Amino acid sequence: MAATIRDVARVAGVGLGTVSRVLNNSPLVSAATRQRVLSVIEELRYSPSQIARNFSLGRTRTIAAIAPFFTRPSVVERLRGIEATLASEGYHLVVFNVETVARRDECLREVPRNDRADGLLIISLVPRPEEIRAFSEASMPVVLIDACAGGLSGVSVDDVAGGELATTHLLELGHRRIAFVGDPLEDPLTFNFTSSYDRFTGYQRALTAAGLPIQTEYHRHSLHGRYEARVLTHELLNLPDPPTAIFAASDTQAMGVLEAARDRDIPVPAALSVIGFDDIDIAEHLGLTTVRQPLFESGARAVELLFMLLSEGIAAPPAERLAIDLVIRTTTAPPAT
Amino acid sequence: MAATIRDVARVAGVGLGTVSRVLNNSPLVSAATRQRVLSVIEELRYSPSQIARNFSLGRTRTIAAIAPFFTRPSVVERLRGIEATLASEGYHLVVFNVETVARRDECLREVPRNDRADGLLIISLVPRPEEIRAFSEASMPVVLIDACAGGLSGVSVDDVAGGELATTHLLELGHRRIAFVGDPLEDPLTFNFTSSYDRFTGYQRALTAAGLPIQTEYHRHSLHGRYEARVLTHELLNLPDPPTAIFAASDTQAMGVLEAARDRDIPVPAALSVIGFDDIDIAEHLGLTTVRQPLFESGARAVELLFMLLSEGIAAPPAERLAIDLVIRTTTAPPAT
DNA sequence: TGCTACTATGGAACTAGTTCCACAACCGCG
DNA sequence: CGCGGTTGTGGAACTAGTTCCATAGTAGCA
Repeated sequence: MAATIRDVARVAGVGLGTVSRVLNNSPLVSAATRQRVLSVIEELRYSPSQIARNFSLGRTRTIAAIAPFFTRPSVVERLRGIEATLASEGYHLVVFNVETVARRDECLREVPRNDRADGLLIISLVPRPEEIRAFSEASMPVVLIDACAGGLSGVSVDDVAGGELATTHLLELGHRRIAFVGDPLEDPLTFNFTSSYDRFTGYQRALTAAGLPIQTEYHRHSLHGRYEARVLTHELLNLPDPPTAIFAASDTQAMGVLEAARDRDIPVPAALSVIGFDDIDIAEHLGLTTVRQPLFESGARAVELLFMLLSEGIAAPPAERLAIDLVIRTTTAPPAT
Repeated sequence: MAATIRDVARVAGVGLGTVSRVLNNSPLVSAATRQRVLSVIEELRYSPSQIARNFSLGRTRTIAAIAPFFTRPSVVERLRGIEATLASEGYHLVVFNVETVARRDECLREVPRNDRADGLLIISLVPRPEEIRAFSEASMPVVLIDACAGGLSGVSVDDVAGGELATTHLLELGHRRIAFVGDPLEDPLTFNFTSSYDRFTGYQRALTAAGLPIQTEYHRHSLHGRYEARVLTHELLNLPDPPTAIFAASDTQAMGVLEAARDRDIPVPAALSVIGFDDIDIAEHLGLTTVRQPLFESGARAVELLFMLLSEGIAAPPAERLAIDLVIRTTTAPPAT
């Protein structure tokens, strides 16, 4: 078996507490004693048990992150921001990937309850009121990313403004028949995604502000994914009066829109403008016009907020908004005359 | 403070062991006692401390994964396979992202030593002999993914055969001036990636088998990335006798090749064929011809091997090879006549 | 009825750290 | 020289589970 702190104490001829003090760099050890203890540690190849340490301290230096579909490029980029910031503080990251509603519920119920993490980050999921109550009962600090709920700290962007920004760009180019492709509106009780919904709201606001009617046949919603967006786009292009521009609620969905246009040999942007949301890595390769949101930073900043919550002294930082901006590339242009 | 197992025992008027037995579904508890204990657990809202449990059992039900650049689509897909399989067994996943050599060394040194994980998965990194020795000294079970080293268990594909497969496809289409774009060859002491090197070996073998000379001006190596591959491709296309086909060591690099072709208005595949490796998600969107390797499965299978190692009874499963296959899409065609 | 065997139960010991209290040694100062 | 304060040290108690041994109770059987 591995050596313990007691073995070190015995061999070095000192007390338990002294070894512990050496390990924790307490100044209350004489140089001679410290040296002796260190050499015994070396001799016995002693390495302190992290698990016993965690148990004794009641802290784990670990943060849990619950992420839906962590293969989505936007989620991965947020996780990278999280990991980088945690690692720089010597914290570990436990990832829970959520791809079904059952697992969403399981994670939100179990993760805060077991004390294996000092804090919790939740990406793109909105906890229900009873879940929020359970967080505070278990006194588990929580920070939301890309979501907002019941007074919890969070980092997000103004998706409504983002939707307006995208739609206004299309309007300013001269488009009047502008369609929207996004996630389903009607599952507030399952995953509780909200960003697609908010972007849709912004889209509608921009149209209304421009004095255009809201035409429901231009609104298509389906599960998130390239393939689904492609199907929806074919529906739109089959309309008697097809749109000249499409706002997709995410870059992934915008890729599906581009695929549908390609299926029909419709040139982009000459005959169809396409704008996405997120500015994921491949958006640049595709030349996709999009609304950029700071994904890496959202993860990094959320960790900072969580550390504030962990250091107790500091009051719960409120929900923060990060800046978004329009990135114009080559998939948007004025409509064909 | 939260209730402990002792509180439950006291309130229920039973012994410590009995509560523990109820929690662990031991059959050695009478139905009446079990019922009483369960109701007290409910009453006190008792939830066992995982951290104390881990400490007592000496196991954490956690697996650590060290992944270089975990934002790379191929790595993410492997991680997804890992997470899915771990979650189905109730295990947790701690992710360590490696983006510098210093962090690589730190992770390989520290992660096995601290006993916060029951096992370790290492993606695309080849541990050095002394690191392998440290694993066995710390008796930390390790499974490699996309790598192979010193008798460690692992899951990989035959990258040499993959390189041959890709190159042979180009040869069969009639190409004779075939270039290679990949990672640097000469950093065996830094990250110790090997797959790009092996694919390059396969490429050379296929050329030799076809009786073609190995022309070093057609071999370009640089750091992994779209942008770097784009720069290398411009170098290739500037040659007096530019290649008619390019084999990129990964799909990400193939994207850079495509960008360079687009920069120069060179039509793909009419004037330049491009083949990648991995078959990441967007390869389909891009219509990229590529060599598919089972990424998700590599993660899932590695977890299975790790579980075998953990169950002690089973001998170390040897390094396994997964199947690869050629996916022909629209970036390869016979050369222009 | 008495012996055996098995079930159900209680609780001490154990896991490997940290923390804190008690105490000794030593120093400086009045 | 004595006293208060500081420094260095030892080790019991604590964290919250699991495990295992001892033992009481009881059923089965000769």
